[in-house]
Amino acid sequence: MTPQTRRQRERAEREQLIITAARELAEAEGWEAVTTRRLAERVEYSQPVLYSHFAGKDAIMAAVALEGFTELAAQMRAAREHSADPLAGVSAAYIDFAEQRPALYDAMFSRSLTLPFATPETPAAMQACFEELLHVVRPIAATDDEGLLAELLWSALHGLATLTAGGRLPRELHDRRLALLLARLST
Amino acid sequence: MTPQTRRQRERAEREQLIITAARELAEAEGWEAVTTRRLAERVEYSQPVLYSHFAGKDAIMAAVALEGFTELAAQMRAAREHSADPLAGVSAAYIDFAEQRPALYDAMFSRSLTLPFATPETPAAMQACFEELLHVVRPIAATDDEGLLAELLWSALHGLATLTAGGRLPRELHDRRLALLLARLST
DNA sequence: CCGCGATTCTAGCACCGCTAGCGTTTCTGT
DNA sequence: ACAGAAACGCTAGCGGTGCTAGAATCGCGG
Repeated sequence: MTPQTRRQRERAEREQLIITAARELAEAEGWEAVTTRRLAERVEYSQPVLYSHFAGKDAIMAAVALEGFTELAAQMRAAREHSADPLAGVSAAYIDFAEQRPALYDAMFSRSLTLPFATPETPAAMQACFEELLHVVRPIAATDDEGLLAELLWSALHGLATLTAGGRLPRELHDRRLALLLARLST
Repeated sequence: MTPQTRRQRERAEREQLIITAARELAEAEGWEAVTTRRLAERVEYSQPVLYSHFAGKDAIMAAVALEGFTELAAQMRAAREHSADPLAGVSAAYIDFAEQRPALYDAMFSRSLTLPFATPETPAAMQACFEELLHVVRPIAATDDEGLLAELLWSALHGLATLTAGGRLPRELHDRRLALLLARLST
């Protein structure tokens, strides 16, 4: 173990420390409370070290968002494999994720529009999320394009999640809305 | 015409001037470019004048958003009255609005979460938007709850609009996605 | 053990939303 | 017509933001 490899490892650990701290801070107090100063204080380094790991605050949020996609993909996959009705299970898993980790969901879809979507260099975790939707939509696609239907389901789920999170839709009827969506979508 | 009424009128005009300037600036360069300094410079007053009209920047954005709801309601209503297929017409009008005025749509639904939704004191323009959805969804409601179905349509449209605006969905297939949504929803 | 390169910190830039306090202008009552 | 009062808009400044230049420190290789 040469000193260089040790330093590289420590660097990677510190980078993960920054990501985790940003995420915890955002989940606890929202993204507007995540400032570079508070973040630096939390990881017990000075501000400029953040910039030796990330190009800026946006890049930190993108890194947090990427973690979010990994977890979302895992939860969707688990739901698909353990549900009698995979479509309903995966949809509910998506909604639950958005509801239980609003700041994380926010980073993934509202903040930091720098992550590339629907291109070859789209990170694997993001592709995995979409593949779960594709899987689950296949049985109801009939003659329609699967990809299009998956995008549609995604849009509807995203709309439900964001409008509810923003207080635009009363939370009480959340389950009934989701049930109605699935009923209509699977004609 | 007493001096007071003249001053009141001038005040109202200046308030509208601020709202319009904020809107134009946001539509031209995005909300992150709308700072109180730039806004003050644009209306040719000093910063503190803004605060004699609005409680803060959020309140200015809320005022812009309210204008947006008025226009959206008008466009949806026009589409409903002049379309052979009101459901498709209103949906397309909604999507077009979001696409052609992204900053305005942003203010209405993503920024400024201070506007009250789904409560008695919800501004008339916002209620009018929802009523248009209600109207148009009625023929396809069957035994389902109309309100719920309207909320669902709204969610799907909102999801499509925001994911497309954020570069998450390729714009080319926009029309086909919308057509698929309406086909599935109206069974 | 020393010198050099990598690394980290201090200090500061330009900007943000917002506000205290003063000077000016405008209205009001005599 | 004029003095006092009140409304008004300005300058200047506060504490905060993301980000960076340059100094200082640390740790490695010879």
